[in-house]
Amino acid sequence: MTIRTRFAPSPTGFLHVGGARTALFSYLHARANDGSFILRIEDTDIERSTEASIQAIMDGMNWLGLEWDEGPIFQTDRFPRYAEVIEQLKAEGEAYPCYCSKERLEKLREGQMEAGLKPKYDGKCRDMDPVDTPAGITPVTRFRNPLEGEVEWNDLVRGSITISNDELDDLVIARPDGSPTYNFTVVVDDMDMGISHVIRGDDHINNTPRQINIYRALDAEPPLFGHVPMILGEDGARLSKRHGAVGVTQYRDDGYLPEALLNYLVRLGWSHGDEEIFSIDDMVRLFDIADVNRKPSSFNTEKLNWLNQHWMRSLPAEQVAEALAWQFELLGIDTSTGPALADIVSVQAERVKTLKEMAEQSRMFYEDFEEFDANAAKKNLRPVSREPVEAIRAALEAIEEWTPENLHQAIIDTAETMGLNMGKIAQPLRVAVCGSGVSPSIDKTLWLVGKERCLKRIDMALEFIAKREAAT
RNA sequence: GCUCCCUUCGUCUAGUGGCCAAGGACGCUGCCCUCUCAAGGCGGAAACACGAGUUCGAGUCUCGUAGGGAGCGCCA
Repeated sequence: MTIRTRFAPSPTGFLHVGGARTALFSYLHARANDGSFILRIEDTDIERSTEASIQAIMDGMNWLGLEWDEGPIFQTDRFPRYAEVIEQLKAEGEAYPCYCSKERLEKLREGQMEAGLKPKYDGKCRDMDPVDTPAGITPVTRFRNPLEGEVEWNDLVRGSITISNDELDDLVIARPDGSPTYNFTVVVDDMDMGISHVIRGDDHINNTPRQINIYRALDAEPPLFGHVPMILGEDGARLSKRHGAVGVTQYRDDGYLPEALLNYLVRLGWSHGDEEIFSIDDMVRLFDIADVNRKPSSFNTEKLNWLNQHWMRSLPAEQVAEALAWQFELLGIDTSTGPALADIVSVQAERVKTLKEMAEQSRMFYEDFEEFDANAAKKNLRPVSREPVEAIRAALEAIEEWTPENLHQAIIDTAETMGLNMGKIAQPLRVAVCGSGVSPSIDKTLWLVGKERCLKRIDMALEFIAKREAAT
């Protein structure tokens, strides 16, 4: 059997993490089984669908590297096909025109709710004699759902699910203008596209039996269904625009690597023993839809942060540097005159959680500063530090080969000569060169800042100390 | 209201009747290391929603209760 899966978003917003994970699972199931992954845009709701959303969704998938083999296929291009199938269903008596007004339906629903019943269409037009056809009303088309029996399927993630046909009613498959509705178009599309496995959010569980009945009416074999649970916000509440439902590209802008987000997302609801770290290749090799959980899970930024750091440290520095360049750009920092970005990555990756943070904390490698951080200066640029700083300045100036090794040696030697421990030299030096008390190891920092800038900043620090001495 | 689905540490999870006085990971936390911040090493606290039943034995099977979620559209 050829495995074919699809991701079928409706273009009414960006690609958020829930959708991204559904797409990922669908993608992995295809890749893990040598199948194809198809992107279909469900844009039959012309009112709400936008071009910008289509672009945003594809941007998100591209950033994550979720490549589709076919598509994007637009439902709006397939209206003639839907019309054809609707005609077929009508001709076979599997669908019928319904003239009921929305008002009548609304009343019906209210009455049923009040009586404690599940609201359902009552089938008024189901067996109407054509001679009774009311004039002047353009009807909708309803699917003739079986009255008896039940629908059962073996869900790929939930196991057997059974729903009785008397829970279902005759759903509308075409509006008065002939435009098709969701539960109908998915079936026609999945059938025509030869989709073998439908992997989607569990909010579709209740739609599945209706769709299976349509497949049967069409004499088509239904695909296999796998309903994956939803992702909740940090607080356990449903993701909504107010609760962290942001587009995945927001994570890119916030300094996350796609490898990290993907790794995080795949572990939300899926596991492989005790393993936590998965590259996309690992996922393709190990993923099995049967190992997906049934329970909804909450998004946890702390763990994403940890994974992001892991991937910043593990991926080739050159690769991470490309993503870092974007962050410097966002901050308006010109990196052309400073150290190579890959070197920044190798010294900073283990001390930050995101690339954004990395760029922010690396500003001093590229730009001079006007003043020292007040607290750091107060503590470290004191009169007592003047001599050590002067000494280290001289030692640094004498260095010809500006390498971390030589710098390290110079600091050790200076400390020893002055009978001080390393911290007494390194910390004032750090504040002098960085402007603040936090940086990578002092030798690497000096190395990256460069000799000229280091000496200039040390002079600035000595001036600062001198002023302080004069003031007392 | 009705139907369907879900329920192991704060969070993500392992667990498919005995290997579980429940393991891993993030986070939190103690100690060590240390030029700052980190990273790292070694420890620690922390969970089977509840109640019945089946069984020699239940986190694992069944039923019920509670709690949560979804659906019940001429939205997708």
